Amino acid sequence: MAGMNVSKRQLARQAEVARNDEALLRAARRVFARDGERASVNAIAEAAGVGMGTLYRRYSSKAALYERLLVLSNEQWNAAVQTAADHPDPWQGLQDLVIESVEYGQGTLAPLRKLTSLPPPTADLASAVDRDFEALVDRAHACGGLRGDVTATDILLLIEQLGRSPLVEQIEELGEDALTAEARAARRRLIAIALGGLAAAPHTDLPGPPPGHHLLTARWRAVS
Amino acid sequence: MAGMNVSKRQLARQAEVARNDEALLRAARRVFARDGERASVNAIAEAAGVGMGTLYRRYSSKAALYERLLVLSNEQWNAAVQTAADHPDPWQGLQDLVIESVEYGQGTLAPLRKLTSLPPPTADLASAVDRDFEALVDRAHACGGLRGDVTATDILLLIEQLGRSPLVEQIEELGEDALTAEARAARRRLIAIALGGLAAAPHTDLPGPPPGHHLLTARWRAVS
DNA sequence: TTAGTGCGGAGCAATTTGCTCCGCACACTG
DNA sequence: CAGTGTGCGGAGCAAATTGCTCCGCACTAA
Repeated sequence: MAGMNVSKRQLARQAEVARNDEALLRAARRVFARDGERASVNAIAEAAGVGMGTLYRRYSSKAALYERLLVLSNEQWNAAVQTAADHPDPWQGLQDLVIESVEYGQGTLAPLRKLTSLPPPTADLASAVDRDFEALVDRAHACGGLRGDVTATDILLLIEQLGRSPLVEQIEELGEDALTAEARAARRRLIAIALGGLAAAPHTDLPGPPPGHHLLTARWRAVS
Repeated sequence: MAGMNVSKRQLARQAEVARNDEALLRAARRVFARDGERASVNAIAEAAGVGMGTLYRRYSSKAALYERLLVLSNEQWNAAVQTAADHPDPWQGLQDLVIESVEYGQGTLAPLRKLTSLPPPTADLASAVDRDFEALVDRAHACGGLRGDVTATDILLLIEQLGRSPLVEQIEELGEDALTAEARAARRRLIAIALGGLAAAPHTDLPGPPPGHHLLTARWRAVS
C-alpha cells in the first residue's frame, strides 16, 4: 500500500511544517489584532519568522488568511462557551470564560457574534452558541454571583474592550520575554478588577504583585 | 495704534479660523488614536473636513501635529489631576478623573507619563503631576473608598486600557450620531463596571439603559 | 547524481504616502 | 470697478509601501 512508503523522517518533517504553520497563525492573529485588516503581509511573515513564500503556499491571499483566523476564532469561542456552560458553578464558569477569551483575543479581529452574518451552517452554529452564552449569564444571575443589572451584551463588549491592550501590544513589540510576561500579568489584574465590578459580592484578591511603574515608560525606548 | 485697524469682520474671520483649527485638532486626535502614529494626513484632513493646505499651513509636518497633540494631552491631564485633587472627597475625585480621562482619550496617543522623558520644563511639570496623582490615590485609599490592593499604576493602566475602544472607534466611523451616542453610553457602563471593581464597598448603579445587541452587529454593515 | 520538497526573500507593478503649490472665493480698499 | 490680502481645497509629484510572484537554495530519499 502507498501509506507504507511514509518514513519516520517524513513524519518528522510534517510535524515541523505543522509547527511552522501554527507560528504563522499565532503571529497573524497578533498582527491583525494590532493593525486591523490592513496589516501588511510583510509584517505578519516577519513576526512569524517565516518568508513570504511560506505564507503564500498556505493561504492564497491575505484575505484568505484573515478569514481563516475568523473561523478559528469562532471555533475557540464555541469551545470556550461550552466549557463554561459545563462548569458546576455558573459564575465561576463565566469568570473563567471572560479571562480565557480576553487572553485569547476574542473580538480583536472582529466583534463577537460577527459570524452570525456569514453563510450557514457557520451562522446557525454561531447563533446557537449565542443562546448558550445568554443562558449561562442567566444562571450566573440566578446563583447570585453576577450583579443583576449586567447584561450578556455588557459582558461581550467587556471582552472585546479588554482583548485589545495597548500595553501588551506595545510591549510585545519590544521582544523582551520577561517584560512581556509582566505586561500580561498587569493586564490580568485589570481583568480581575473588571470581574470584581461584575460581581454582586465583595472582591476576591487581585492576582500577582502590583505592576511596576516601568511598564508605563518601557514602551518609549527606541524601536530596534 | 495698529490695533485699531482691526475691523469687526476680521475678528469674525479669526473666530472661524479658530473653530476650523479646533476641528482639526479634534479629528487628528481621533484618527491618531485609532490608527497610531502612522495614520495618514489625508485621513486626518478628511475627518476634519478641511483640505490638506489648511493642515499644512498650521503644522509644518505630520510629526509636528502629533507632538502638538501630545502637549495638549499632557495639559489636559495636568488640569484633570488638579481638579480631582481639589475635590473634597478623594474617592469621588478619583472616579471623576478616571471617567473624564477615559472619555478624553488619555493614553491613546502615548502611554500616560510618557512626557516625563521629554525635555524640561515639560518633564519637570509632568513628574510633579505624577506625585499629585499618587497622593490622590493614597488619600482615596485612606478614606476607604478605593480598595487597598490597587496601585496608582493599576489605575493609569486602566485609563489607558479603556481609552481605546474598538466599539466606539468602529461605530464612530459609520457616522451615525444616534448610534455613536449609544456606543459611548455602552462604554460608560463598562467604565462604571471597572470603577465598581476599584471600589472597596458595594456598587453604585450602572448608568443608563443596558446596551442594545445591535451594537455588536452594526459595525459590519458595508463601509460607505 | 537526480528528483522531490519546502523554504527565504529579491523583485515587480500598483497603490498609498507625505507634502507642495497653484487657482479660487471672498472681503476690504482706492 | 480693478487691486490686494488672506485663507482655502485639492490636483499633482516623488518616494515609500503594498500584495504577490517566482527563482535559487538547502536538505532528504532513492
